Amino acid sequence: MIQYDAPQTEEQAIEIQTSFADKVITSDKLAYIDTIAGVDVAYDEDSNQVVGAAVLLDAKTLEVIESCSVVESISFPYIPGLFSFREIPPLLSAIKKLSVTPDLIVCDGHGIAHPKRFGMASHLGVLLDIPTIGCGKTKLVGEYQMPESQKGSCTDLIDHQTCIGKVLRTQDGIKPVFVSIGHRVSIDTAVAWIHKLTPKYRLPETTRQADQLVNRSLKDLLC
DNA sequence: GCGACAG
DNA sequence: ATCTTGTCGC
Repeated sequence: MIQYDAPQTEEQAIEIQTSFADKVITSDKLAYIDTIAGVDVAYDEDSNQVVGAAVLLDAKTLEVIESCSVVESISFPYIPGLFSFREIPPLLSAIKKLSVTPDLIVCDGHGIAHPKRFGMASHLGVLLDIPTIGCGKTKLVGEYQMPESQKGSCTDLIDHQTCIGKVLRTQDGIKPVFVSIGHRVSIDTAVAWIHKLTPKYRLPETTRQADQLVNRSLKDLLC
């Protein structure tokens, strides 16, 4: 795994982004997918603590096989564009606690649909050298046309005349999600997996399970 | 100057 | 992210 000293300033974080952005692989470089991990973080600003969690799902049944969570101190402020530096420390800790290395990781945030083409999913993927997909709830950059209301409809997310992701309707008449390449996954494969992971709800099952876990853990932590 | 701005 | 109950609808 790639290591670096945690940035202490915005400038240092930007340097890391710039030097790592060209390591992102935007084509399929993945083996057979047996397990998919979902990750998320919850905050308690009062105690300056964060809960990071990783849930492992069976790729075929979407059942949860394993859950791990960690508690750490908040180490970086929230700055749009540098968001990954805030969440990556607890996410790495949680993923390392899993008994197996996931074949794919779905992130709650963007991959290359980012001003520097190095969002949270790409950052995590490059550090671990594991295939990742970014699936955000709102856009960070780019322009798009709203996709048709039927589930499965999608349009391009464009930035500087380049397609950086897809706006995908995961349920009929429900607000779409923003899918982008994280690392070692093509955009078509990314969209196909998000489609498989959303049989019933707007967000991928991975994200939903990870979200529930961090919120349960945070609640337990405060009691 | 003003609006936008992943979680 | 988080503050936050009930309520309308399938």
